[in-house]
Amino acid sequence: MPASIKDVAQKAGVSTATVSRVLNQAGKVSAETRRKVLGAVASCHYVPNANAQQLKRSTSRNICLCVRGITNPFFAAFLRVIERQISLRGYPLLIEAVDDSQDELAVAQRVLNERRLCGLLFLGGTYLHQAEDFMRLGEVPRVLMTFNAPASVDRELYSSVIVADRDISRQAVRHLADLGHRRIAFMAKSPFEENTTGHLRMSGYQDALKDAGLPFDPSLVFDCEYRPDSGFSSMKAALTLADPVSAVFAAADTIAIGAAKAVLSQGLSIPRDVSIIGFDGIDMAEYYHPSLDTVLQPAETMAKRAVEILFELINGGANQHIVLPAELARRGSTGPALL
Amino acid sequence: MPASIKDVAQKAGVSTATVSRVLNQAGKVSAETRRKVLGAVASCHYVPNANAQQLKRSTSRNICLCVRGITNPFFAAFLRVIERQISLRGYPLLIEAVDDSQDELAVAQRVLNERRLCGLLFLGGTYLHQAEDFMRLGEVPRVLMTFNAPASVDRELYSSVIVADRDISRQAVRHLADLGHRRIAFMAKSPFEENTTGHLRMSGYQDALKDAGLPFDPSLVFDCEYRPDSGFSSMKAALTLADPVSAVFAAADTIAIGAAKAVLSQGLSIPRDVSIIGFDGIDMAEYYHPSLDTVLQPAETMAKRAVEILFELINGGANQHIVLPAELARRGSTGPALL
DNA sequence: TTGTATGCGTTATCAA
DNA sequence: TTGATAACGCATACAA
Repeated sequence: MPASIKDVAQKAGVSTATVSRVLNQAGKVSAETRRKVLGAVASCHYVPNANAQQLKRSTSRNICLCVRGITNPFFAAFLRVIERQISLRGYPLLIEAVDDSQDELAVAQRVLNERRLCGLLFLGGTYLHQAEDFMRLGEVPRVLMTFNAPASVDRELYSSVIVADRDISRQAVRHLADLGHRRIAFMAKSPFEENTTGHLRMSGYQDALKDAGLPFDPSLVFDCEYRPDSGFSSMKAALTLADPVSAVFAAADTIAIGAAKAVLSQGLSIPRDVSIIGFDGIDMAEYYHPSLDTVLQPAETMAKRAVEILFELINGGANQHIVLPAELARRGSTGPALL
Repeated sequence: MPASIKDVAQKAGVSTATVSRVLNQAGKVSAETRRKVLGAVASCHYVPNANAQQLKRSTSRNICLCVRGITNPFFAAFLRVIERQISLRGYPLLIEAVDDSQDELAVAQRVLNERRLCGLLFLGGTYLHQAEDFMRLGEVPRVLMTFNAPASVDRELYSSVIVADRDISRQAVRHLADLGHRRIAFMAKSPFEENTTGHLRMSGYQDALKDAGLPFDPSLVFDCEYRPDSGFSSMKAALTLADPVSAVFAAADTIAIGAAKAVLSQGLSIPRDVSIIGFDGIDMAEYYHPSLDTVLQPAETMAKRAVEILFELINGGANQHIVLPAELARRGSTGPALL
């Protein structure tokens, strides 16, 4: 049984109110009393019971990060930066993993009611939330990262930090088309489900095909998990088509790496036989051999910006919607199509 | 302001005690009353305030996972399995990232006092904790994964799930020596700091050198972070030594991948010019080209076993220390030394 | 400057 | 079967 404020008060020979005052640096306390209290705190190894504090306080300091796909390596950098930025500000961080079968806003609402949160961060999610879903969260500040809400939802209901997924995907695929590729595969998670990131990036892919006067062939679209094995098997299928592909745009580096392995293990060469572009910019894409071209998302900046916005909101600021620039990093995994 | 139990009681026309009884299925409640209460709960979107519950309850259901190195890709599988196994049992999981500068047991103790925990899991950590550090955690069940405590610490003070780091490292390096390699680099985090995993694996490396009659050359030991860039620069250095290495044993696949990239980007070949063995068994090692030999840790099994042990402990079981078999996965990144 | 007393939302004990 | 009420540990308004 850990020590309570009463134990400290007794040991210091003061009242619990005084102990509380010392610890919260509220009100005037004599130097002598402070010394006694701090001594007692130390000797008891006293740590305030957060449950009691938050029950009592009107304002909690809990921040919850809801992550859809916590094992996605791309999110590792976010996790690191967010954890650091939050704890730098002296707030505790609660990390909640959101399952494929769950709704991130529903998860958030449960956590919100369970522990009075002062802020919510979302990392990864779906675009299918309606205004009332957000309103149910009340006034608690919230920032969405790597996704946002449909245009129909009032922008005052949330903040967001994203990249222009559709536009940058279009640029990436245009690059492949410019190199002469005509059979370009697209790999993403749930590309045919509206309101997903995968669908958004496929729209960019379709835009670029249209720009280049290429037909959209649904059999070149592969529904993948964000894992190498999934990219691997999709690529194997893409290579054995009657009219095989000469290039791939993968909506995640994890998928791109699996696809690259499929190419290389068939004895084919990158980029001579197949060109590959990934998405995200995880370490492993750069250290792959050959290094993989990718759509570089500024993960650190996104995470940092999101936390900044969250604290501005906590301090009464207004909602913001940031679109950060993503960049097509050329590293040598794309080349001209063979004639 | 979310609804409280009082609001529910009022709406249902009963007392708060009755509401509590219905929700906790404790004591007898008439079907009619139950119906009314549940209706009121639903219409208020009532969720019990966890702070109040845990303040009042003698026994909390909170489990905390303390992770040293949360961005380590090897831990992703652990995170996924643990999250799932815990929530399957209806317990909430608190994830706490432990910084390089922090002590995991100190972090655990703070969290323990803040929120009454019923169990602690540790993923990644240092071997330098003393008995009193564990005793300070009181009776709360705890399970260490991928590390444990020095032999001097009473085994009744904790449970652990590990692989035989030293022994399997010895086998890996023996494999390289058997292939005729005489200049074998070793890369790990903090290899020269006692009580670290890196040091333990270096001991296995040294054992194997001794077995093979090879000298231990400290200039072949590289202190790395668990990141590809770190393996990359270490390997560059290793290749430019007066008497360069022909093989590497890296204590993490992330390091091995960086090392492999350094080899390949110099125009050298794996395994013809340099042999590489990694450690962990992350996806990316398998999907690298060439696929990298590695010491395969059974991450899913380790995580599952750890959670099982934790719940056995919660239900009054005794501490256990599991050493699971690790396996040297041969995939083609090692070959005979050139003459 | 310090202490007393109250209540946060919940569970559990005791009466009714 | 139900309701009134006392605690859990803490912060704070108010009194001293």
